Amino acid sequence: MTTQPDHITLPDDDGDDVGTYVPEAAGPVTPPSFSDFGVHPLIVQALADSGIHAPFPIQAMTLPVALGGHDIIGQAKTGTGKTLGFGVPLLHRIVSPTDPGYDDRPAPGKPQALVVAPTRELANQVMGDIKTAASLRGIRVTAIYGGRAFEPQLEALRAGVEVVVGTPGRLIDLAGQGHLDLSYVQTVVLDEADEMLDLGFLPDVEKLLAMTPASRQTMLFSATMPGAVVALARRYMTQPTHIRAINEEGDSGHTVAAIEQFVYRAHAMDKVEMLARILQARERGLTIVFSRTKRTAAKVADDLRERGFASASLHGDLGQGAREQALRAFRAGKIDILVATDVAARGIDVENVTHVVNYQCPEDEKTYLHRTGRTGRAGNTGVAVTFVDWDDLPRWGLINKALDLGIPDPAETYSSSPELFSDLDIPTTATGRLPRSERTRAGLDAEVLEDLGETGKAHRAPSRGGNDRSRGDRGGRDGQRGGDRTGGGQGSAPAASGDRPARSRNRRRTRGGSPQGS
DNA sequence: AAAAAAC
Repeated sequence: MTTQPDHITLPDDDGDDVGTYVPEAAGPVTPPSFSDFGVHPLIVQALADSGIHAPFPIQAMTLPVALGGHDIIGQAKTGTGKTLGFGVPLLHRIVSPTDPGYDDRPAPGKPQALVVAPTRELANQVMGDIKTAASLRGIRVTAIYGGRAFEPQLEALRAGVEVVVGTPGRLIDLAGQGHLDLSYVQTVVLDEADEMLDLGFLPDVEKLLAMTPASRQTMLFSATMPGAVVALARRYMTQPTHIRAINEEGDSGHTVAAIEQFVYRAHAMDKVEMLARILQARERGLTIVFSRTKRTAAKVADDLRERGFASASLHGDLGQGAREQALRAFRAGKIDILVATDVAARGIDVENVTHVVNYQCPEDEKTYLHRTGRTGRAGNTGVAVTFVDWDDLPRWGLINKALDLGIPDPAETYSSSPELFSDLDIPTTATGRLPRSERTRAGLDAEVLEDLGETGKAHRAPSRGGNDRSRGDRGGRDGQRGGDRTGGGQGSAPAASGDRPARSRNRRRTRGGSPQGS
């Protein structure tokens, strides 16, 4: 495997970042297995049983620090294994009481690790991932979140659990009622930490943290970690080590290179038709369509069903049962289109999501990264298409600038002046029709790109830095489980994308050569 | 301004 961490930022005695640690200069940082970090054999075995053999960069970088009991602010791009980055250490610390940092209070059945997530579905997913790694050691993992009956959750707590994963409201509720004892918690994780420390969540998160021992280990993880959040986070942490798993040089550090990104200038009334055409892509697997409002999500799902697509919506106006049913059907491939609000923007990991469509432009660059990051995970490639309508122009301008996508100002791309498109590798003509030789790209069928008229100009973000070596030959859930994709796309691994003809792109990777999949 | 998150 060619993936390797590029640098780790180490703290000085005050916990401040002091510089960059370059792995090549100090020997290998990515050993061949979890065992090399001293991870408990039964955890290693459970991981191996699910096809996970070698740690991803964020995991390799995090493990030694986390097992030492230190606080961590961990940042790695979408789909690169953050969940096990905290899941493995928190489990190891539960089963290995002699490790440094363990406070040696035997409290079987009392929660010793608490993971907090911003949505119920994510809490559920993370619970499952940790449970898999914990299975052979009999560590009990449970999810605590709202929208569901109290009784089963209370029953699980009564029976005894060592790891609790949940959303803030229900956790506080049950803790306040004395059903959830957080006084033995030794590890607290804020997943999607920048979101959890945002205004809407911060008061609840503070309450939860206050219920845990001050001596706890605190770990924050997210793909996006603004400096202001890091500064704020230090108030709740003890000399945190800031760990960033960044792609190799040449990468702008923002978007995932494996996600091919397109932007369409779209008139609101044309969006459904444009979407329908994109959904006819020949090599499309599962697709998530994002909207900014619950109403639009429901409406678009309806429109698509009317047109014969197997779609369902996922948003906060649905009952929890319906939400989970929609996600379950999507995971199982019973429907291949999920139309969601930003409830599904963060963390949700579904195999074989080949396309993400921003039916409504995301609010900011963080949301753009998280939404588009539902595809292109774990070494696979993906396609992200964003519709930008008149109202979105300023919004998109900010995203484009913040992420350095290199896409011309949307106000300019709206112009039909051909010079403005000369640098783009998708040629546009007066009619917006593409020449025959250029019709298939981004996994979109030729028909999809035809006849889109003024709104049909696709503007592809140039690849950053032309270095794709960091795309690991791995696949599967949380980036590491083996398994096949459906829907073809057996192509060769993309080479440096900056100098490749466009038509050779967009092939999903083959699955061979995985260091973890055999 | 929207969405999320407890009852």
